[in-house]
Order: sequence, then C-alpha cells, then structure tokens
Amino acid sequence: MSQDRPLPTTSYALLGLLSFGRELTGYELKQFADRTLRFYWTSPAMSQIYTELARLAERGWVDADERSGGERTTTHYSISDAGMGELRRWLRDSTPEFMQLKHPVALRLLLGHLVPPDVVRGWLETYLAQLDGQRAALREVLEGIEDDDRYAFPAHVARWGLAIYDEEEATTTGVEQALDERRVSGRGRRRRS
Amino acid sequence: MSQDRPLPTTSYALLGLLSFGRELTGYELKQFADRTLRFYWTSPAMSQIYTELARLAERGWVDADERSGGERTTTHYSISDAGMGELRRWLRDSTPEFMQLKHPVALRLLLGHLVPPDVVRGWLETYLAQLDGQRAALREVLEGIEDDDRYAFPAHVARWGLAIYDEEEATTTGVEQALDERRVSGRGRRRRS
DNA sequence: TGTAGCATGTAAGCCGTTACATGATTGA
DNA sequence: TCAATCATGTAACGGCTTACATGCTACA
Repeated sequence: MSQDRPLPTTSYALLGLLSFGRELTGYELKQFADRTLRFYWTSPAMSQIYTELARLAERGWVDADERSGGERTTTHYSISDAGMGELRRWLRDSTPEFMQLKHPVALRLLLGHLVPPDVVRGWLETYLAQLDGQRAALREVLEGIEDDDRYAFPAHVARWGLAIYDEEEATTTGVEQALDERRVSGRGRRRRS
Repeated sequence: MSQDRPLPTTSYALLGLLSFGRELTGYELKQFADRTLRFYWTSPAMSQIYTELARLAERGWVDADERSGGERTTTHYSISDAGMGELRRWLRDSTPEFMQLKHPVALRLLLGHLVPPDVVRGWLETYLAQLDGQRAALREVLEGIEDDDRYAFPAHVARWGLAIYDEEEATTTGVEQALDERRVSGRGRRRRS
C-alpha cells in the first residue's frame, strides 16, 4: 500500500499540529498554521492543506470524519494512532537540516551601494514596522499558552521566535546608525584604518 | 520583446552578484552564491544557475562571452548596462517581503513532548555544532571584505548573519538549560504559578 | 440584502531540485 | 593513471502558489 517515498517536512508539520489532539477542518488547520507554523516554517496555502490532508488520510495517518450538517458536508480530521506513531518515528529518525533563511531585506542591503541612501533607509524602516507587527502577533500566541504546561514546548518555540525578532530589530537599527555615521564621515576612502 | 512576467527574486540575486563587476562562468557564480547568497537567501542548484543565466541573457541583462579555449567552450557572463539599470529599478521599485524562516529544529521542538528528552537534546546539540560551522564560514567571508570600503554593504550583511547566529546559539543553549531544569523540578503539574 | 467569513476543492503553472549525461583539465 | 575539480547542460518531477469555481452561514 502507498509508495514509501518520504513525505515532505510540511506534511509532518501539519500532522504535528493535529497531534495536539483537536479535530480540525482544513480551514481550521490553515488558521492554526497561520498562528504557529508561519513563524518558523511556512503556512501552506489552503489548496495545499487539502492536498496534504488527503495524502495523510490515504496513508491512514489521519482519520477523516465527514459530517453532513444539514446541506453541507464538512470534513473534520484527527490524527490516528498510526499517525502518532509515524510522527514519533519521524521525530526520532529524521535529521533536521540547518535553518534556512530567506531575508529579502538583507539580500537588497547587499546591493545598497546601487541605490540612494534613502531607499536603503526605507527598506530598514519598513522592515522594523513589519517586525513590530509580527512580534505582536507572536507575543499574543505566547501569552495564550505560556501558563499551560502542556504547551511548554510550543512556548519555547514562541520565545525562540521572539528572540529572533529582538535580534533583528537590534541589528536593523544598528545598520541604520552605521549608515548615518557613514554619511557624516568621509566618502571617497577605499580602505580604512 | 520577451514577455514581461517579473523574474523571481533569485534571478535578481544572481544579477546582483554579477553587479560586483567580475566576469563569471556559471560554475564560478555557483561558488560565489555558496559563499554569500546561501546565508540569507538560497544558493540555487547548478542547473538552476545555468537556466537563470540563459534567461538573463535572453533579456539582455547579462552578456555571454563564449570562449573556445582549445577544445572546450566555457561561457563567461557579465552584467550589461541594461542589466545594471534593471537591477537598480528592481531595488527601488520592488517591496521586500518579510523575512521567511525555515527552522527544522524549532519545528521539531514544537513537538518535543512526543519524544524522550535525549532526542530533543540531540537536536539542539547538533544544531549548535552546525551553527559553529556556519559561523566560521561566514566569519571567513567577512574577514575577506571588511577592510574594503567597496564592500561596506556586503560586510553589513555578513555581520547581520553573524548576529543571527549569535542569537541562535544563545537561544539554543537557553532552551537546553530550561530543559535541564524542567527535568529536576516536578513533572506532573498542569499549570504553574 | 449583501458582504464577510466558513468551507472545499481543481487546474495551471512556476520555482527549484535531483538524477542523468558528458567531457576537459589538473595534480597526486 | 586515476580521482577530483572544472564546466555545462537536459529531463523529470515534486512542492507549492495563484487563479478559478462553488456554495453555505451569520450578521449588519
């Protein structure tokens, strides 16, 4: 049954969300992912969620409970015992790759010399604002779970995310300051010290 | 000419590397990306590099210089004036998205309660080791450029990366310690304080 | 009454990877 | 002479997104 090509990490991420025990619709799972996964992985598109759930169901790792509540049919998914086993197996056996960062601002900063300083400053300012928004969202998540020992691990992860945001803010403002100083001091130099 | 579907960020990243002025083969560009892009974006696969270069050449943003050095033909690519213009335009006009993190260790940590503590500790230890390796590589890059004012922006980016690695190390060891303390103190609690 | 949110999917297609294929050059 | 590195590509295909399509429910 079912070819044993290993599933991508995203499948396990979703299975992991279901492992917290609630029965969820695809729609609810997406919301869950938006509040959690998106900070350190990705929150897959809706269409991807449904595809993933179908695949997990096919392997027997989630149970699909179709409910015809009146006219409409909604499907609630819950992790199965086999799914819990598979998740545990994956956690033990797979070796986590190194963190992978896609940092559009850092990428552009690399080429900062090609644009006027104000453009660079604009990137950094926008980034700081985004950072505030993301941090607020993540802090809210943390506040919802940090007193509950059942969510001790998720709380660690949330704090981890906040630490990254703090560092990002510090670094960004640091770069801004360096840029300001550079403007004041001489320009034409080729090598310093 | 050429449909104006905007190119993906990766194309501009490669164009950006070429903007530093050297004439590069696809092979050399890959090495360059491995030393730079990989820390805050991605270093595309070789095949992707060649595909990208072909596409950039098609649009006239890079010039391809085919050299038949004896038997073999190697192609050296350099950014064109049009390419420089397009790169500047992109830097000004595109709005950078928010940083995107794929953090396999954080993802697994979320599910730490499903595996024995030693497995979690293993993830963290391995991560710390990887971190050391990455940091050493990045520091080497920084040391190669930090005295040269032409690379002031790249140096900022490298320092940014190092700041992230420092934060990651601190956070990781912090989680390790929290895990140790948790082991000593009581387990069965549901809510604390 | 109409709009926002709930809920589910299919289709097309891009991005990027791995696998495969080929061959020259250089140094041990 | 053999292996590693230089160098260039093609093919297949997986992952994931956007666009499209559909319809219910609750609320203002």
